[in-house]
Amino acid sequence: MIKPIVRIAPSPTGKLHIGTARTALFNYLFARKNKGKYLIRIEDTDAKRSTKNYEKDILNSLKWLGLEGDDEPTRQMERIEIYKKYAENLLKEKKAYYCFCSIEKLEEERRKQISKKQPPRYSGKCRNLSEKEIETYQKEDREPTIRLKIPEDRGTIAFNDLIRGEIKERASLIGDFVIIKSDGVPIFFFAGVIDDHLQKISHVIRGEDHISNTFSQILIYEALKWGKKMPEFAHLPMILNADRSKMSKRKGDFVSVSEFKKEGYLPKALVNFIALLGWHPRKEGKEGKELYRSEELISLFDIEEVGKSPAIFDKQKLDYINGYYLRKLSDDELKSLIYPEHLAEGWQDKDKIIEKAIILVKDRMKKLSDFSELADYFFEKPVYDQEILIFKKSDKSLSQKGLSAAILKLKEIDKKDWQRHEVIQKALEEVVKKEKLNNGDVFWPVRAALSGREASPSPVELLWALGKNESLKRLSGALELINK
RNA sequence: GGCCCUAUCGUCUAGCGGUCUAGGACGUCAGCUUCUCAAGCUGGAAACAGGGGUUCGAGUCCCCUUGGGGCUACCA
Repeated sequence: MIKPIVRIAPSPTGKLHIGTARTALFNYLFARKNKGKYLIRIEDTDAKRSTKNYEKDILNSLKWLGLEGDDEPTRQMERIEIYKKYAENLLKEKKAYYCFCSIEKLEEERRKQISKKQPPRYSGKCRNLSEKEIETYQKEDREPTIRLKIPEDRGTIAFNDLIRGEIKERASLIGDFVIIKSDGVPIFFFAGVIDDHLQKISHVIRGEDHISNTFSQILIYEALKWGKKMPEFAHLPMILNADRSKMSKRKGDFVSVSEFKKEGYLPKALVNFIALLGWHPRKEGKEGKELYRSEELISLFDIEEVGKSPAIFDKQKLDYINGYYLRKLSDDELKSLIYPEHLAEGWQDKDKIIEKAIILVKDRMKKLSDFSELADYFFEKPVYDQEILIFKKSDKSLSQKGLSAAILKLKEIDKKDWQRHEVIQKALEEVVKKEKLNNGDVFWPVRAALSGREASPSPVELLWALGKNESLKRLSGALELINK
């Protein structure tokens, strides 16, 4: 394959959507795999909804995911004159025409067609306006749109989709469509054709929602006499919500990359996960976890292996992958990601408590934001009921006995030895033996006293993390509570 | 409604006519470990939407039905 040039063309009318991120990733993977080029183009021709903030979010998010473009991003609004020039040429060649129909009129026309069960399509009313009519309309200050004239004898439009094979549609189903809006701004797929051609884009890899636009775009290529030099097309399956609807923000689900970032997902986890939505490496062995780093993704990727049917976004699998990469992080790396964004207000990193907390909580985290919930008792004294101190498989008196004996024993341990797990472990074991108790009668109440929870790391680990003073303070508090 | 795309476990998918008593991953269940939870390890349950063809032979090819998705704007 000659070196391909691909592009991701987000429109800044919202934050970077996870679906757009996936399209970007596939473009990126395709370019890297084939030693080609990957570009970013901001399609900001929707003047009403586009904002600079969204553009910033999109660019930052792409960067965060490691999907920066090989050149500086281009913006369509900065290239308006170029598109206009091409539209004017089309006008001159009578392949396009001014349309003075008002939005209201068009709306009415459409309603009528629908009520008659006809496909809504532009009637072609302004198709054969005389010079004179055009002049009078212009004098009335009516701003026209420019529409492309669909050749009547075009027959069936077909193209070969890299993922789906041949796709076709009858040209007669398409009405003369607007290429330049009345404010002089091109419609995105007109600008897109020109940009793709000028940037020598070789492969257009985009979402399935653009399949029907492709037919219109082919008509534009042909009108511009670029019909022989069209790029290859590949349409990716959609990403769906759990209820099979198009993935969008609702029910508190988040869909933008920056929200996933905020929630504490790692870029490599997100990339790993979205790569597997609609694609799976064929060559990879039958066994093994589906954990791929970016480099593996590049070497494995093949556009023809992309699936055709929509994929549901399964957050549980994302959580699994994220947890895996979180565990692979070094303690220092994890700390720099958690501190200070994911600490609750007022929490301080005193006595290196956060470092110890991280070590103990690491295996239990799915995402960075889990930390505050999992580790709160390291930073503040837990509040709990007496009940929690009693070992379920035993009773209150034995738990009391175990707890008080443990306190006495632990007091004897030297502060220096407190850092050694095996010393603390042995001490607790000795208590069990000496008092003729079960492990649970000692370990459970000590652990519960320190964490205030039914589920937590082991008592030995908690003792170590909290230190002698704080541990003993919590333990004697617990003893008071259980003696009540 | 019209047009286009699509259909294997709950989910993501492997399968590109015989090797499929359908494989993997997440989830789920059970067990191991164990004071609890998590992690880890071991094992189990779980799917070819339905109906017609083609063929010696169909999850794999064709058609229909049904389901799902997309598009149907002076949004992208």
